[in-house]
Amino acid sequence: MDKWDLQAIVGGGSSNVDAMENPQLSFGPWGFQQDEDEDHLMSFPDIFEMNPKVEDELQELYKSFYPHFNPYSTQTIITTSLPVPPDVDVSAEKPKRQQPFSGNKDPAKPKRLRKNQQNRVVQHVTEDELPSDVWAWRKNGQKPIKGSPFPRSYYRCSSSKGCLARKQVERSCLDPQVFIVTYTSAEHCHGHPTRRSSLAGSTRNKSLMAANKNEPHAAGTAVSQMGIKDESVEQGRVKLEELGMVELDGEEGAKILSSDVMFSDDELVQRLEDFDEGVFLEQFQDLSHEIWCL
DNA sequence: CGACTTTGACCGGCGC
DNA sequence: GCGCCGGTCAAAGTCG
Repeated sequence: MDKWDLQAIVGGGSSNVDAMENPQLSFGPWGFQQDEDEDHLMSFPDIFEMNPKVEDELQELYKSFYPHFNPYSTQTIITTSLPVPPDVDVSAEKPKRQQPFSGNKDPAKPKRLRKNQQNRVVQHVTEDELPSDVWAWRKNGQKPIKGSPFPRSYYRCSSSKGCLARKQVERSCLDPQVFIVTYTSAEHCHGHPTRRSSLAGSTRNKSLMAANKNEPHAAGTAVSQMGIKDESVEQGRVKLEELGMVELDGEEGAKILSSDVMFSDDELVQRLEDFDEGVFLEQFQDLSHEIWCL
């Protein structure tokens, strides 16, 4: 089994061949985004929800292929919206707030910052990148901001009850296409959300959820659409059974033990036969190199 | 029914 | 001290 097979097993997928002809696809350990209008994402969190007990084994498998793989890393394939991105402006403060407050007569003394302003990370993202934040956020407020035609939204992390991580999102008044995302207060005290329900909310991608609903076989069919060889599929089937993710049914059949991913092995074989592996590799060679090297 | 968004009230920092 | 402003809270409504 190689990394492609592993990706086919744990990764999500598109549900139609058209997606394979779209070089704008992105996919990898964290998921697979089909396209703008009908994106479908399968990720480690999704897999974990299907069958939590495979989490450790799958992580180990991934680590064997990708030494730098970290399932709880803020880096994802899909998103460029990172809680703590490397090129952040950590000194972002409004000029007004940077002035020493009136009570402080000694300029040598550092200004006392507002609550939760000691640790701020500011990031500018586009609208497309906005919903791809890997953390689960719950909106808990919105306020009109003086001087800006756009309100500021306040979110808190909903992945864990005790997590104090917060973020603010506001549209840039200079460029309405750009959103200013400010992460404040605290680091997340947990890994990435592992329940799909907790991925809902402020970052809920309704089209994604709709896609899941409309394409319950998407993840399964991905196995056949990602260009893996028959023997690799068989190895993957065996591995999936070992991990408790599928139930092999006789010599030919297999079903994924998941509430929303069910497909027959016959379908898998048929799709494998229909799939032109050469086209896939030709189209995604460069992209896949970039992804796998993350 | 649980998890989410909305929205107005409340609180505290800051400028005048 | 007062009022403005930004940030947070929580009740009510919405959604799946």
